[in-house]
Amino acid sequence: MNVRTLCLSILYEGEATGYDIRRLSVDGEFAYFVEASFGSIYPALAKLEQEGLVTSRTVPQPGKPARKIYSITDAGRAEFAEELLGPLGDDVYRSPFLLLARFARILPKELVEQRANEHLKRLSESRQKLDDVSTNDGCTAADRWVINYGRSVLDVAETYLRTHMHELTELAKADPRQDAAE
Amino acid sequence: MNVRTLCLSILYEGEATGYDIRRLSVDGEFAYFVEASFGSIYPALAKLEQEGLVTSRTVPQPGKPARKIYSITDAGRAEFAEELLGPLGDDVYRSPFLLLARFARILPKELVEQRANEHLKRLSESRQKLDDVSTNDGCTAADRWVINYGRSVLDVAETYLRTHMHELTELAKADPRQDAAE
DNA sequence: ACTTGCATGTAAGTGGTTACATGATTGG
DNA sequence: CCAATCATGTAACCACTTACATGCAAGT
Repeated sequence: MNVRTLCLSILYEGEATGYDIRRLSVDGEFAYFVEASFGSIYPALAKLEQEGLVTSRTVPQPGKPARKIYSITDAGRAEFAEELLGPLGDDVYRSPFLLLARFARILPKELVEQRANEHLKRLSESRQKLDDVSTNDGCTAADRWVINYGRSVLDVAETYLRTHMHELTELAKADPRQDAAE
Repeated sequence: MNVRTLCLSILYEGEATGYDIRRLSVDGEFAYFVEASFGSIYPALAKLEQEGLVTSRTVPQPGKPARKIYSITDAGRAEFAEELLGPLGDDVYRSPFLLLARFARILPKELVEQRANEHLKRLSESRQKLDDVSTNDGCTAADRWVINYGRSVLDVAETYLRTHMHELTELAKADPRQDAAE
């Protein structure tokens, strides 16, 4: 689940540039896997090309830097498939929001309420994004399976937060002017 | 959500050694935040002590290395609280299992089935762990709120996987002897 | 006899991010 | 007029992991 594997998994489905990969990892369905920056993607692609797992062709564009379009090779496909055959890592879930929730008692009520609402908004935005992606053309049956997994999870998270937000804000510090850093 | 903040958040609730912090981050309720190794925890604690955010006392034990028990200072509490006041990072969810699911079509049916069952097992183990933690003494109302959030999410994930596992394995490659790396 | 748990810490290595460098085009 | 999008890439930096070093006690 490193940037290298991310590149391979995206190229497995079709050609792409480094820029494309970045976009897909940030807001496409690949966001479930890794979110990567340019500073890691470009070197990873260069190394994959060196190893013969991908090839590239350069398409010049007037007024813009040339697009460097990468394609996966048979060796690349084999390498990726073999990675999937090996033992799987654990799922990772990390939530700054839940850390804040845990310490609600030391925070002003207003802040907890605001952060909970922000979190709610993010949840429904993610949910919306999955809906958008599922109507795409390039979306396979397996993609939809994965997307629906995400949808179920996002939906309960949203429901839980909506129905239990009040309990959380009740735990926060009553007086808003006395902040935690006092 | 780095190791530094992890240490502060645990010490906020009471004294602990580096060893304790590691244990809590791996299987305690703090697993929602970061999972850290010794190699990052010990240096982080040393630095926090240098900065006066925590203090330590050494309790010798016969036959074992002395326990170095850390306590948070007022400056440490203030620093942690201030961090919570700032803008929150996004939740992160990364799933090697979902990557595999997405590529079910290139994998042997047996493998997909096995991995799905492993994932199911992990989900119910995590669920069990949350149940155990919630019956602890040191568990506050906010802790229970966070744990119940986790429970709802884990429950739907498990339900989804159980009821839709068949659809996923149907997408896998029929012949088990032809593996993906062919 | 071996493994696990307790308990601390360091050193080398890795895998990433952030910031920088460059620059045209389009939309608000 | 400014920001965002497209598009590539490098260099410095950082956080964290893995492996190592040490060693006793209790359970299997």
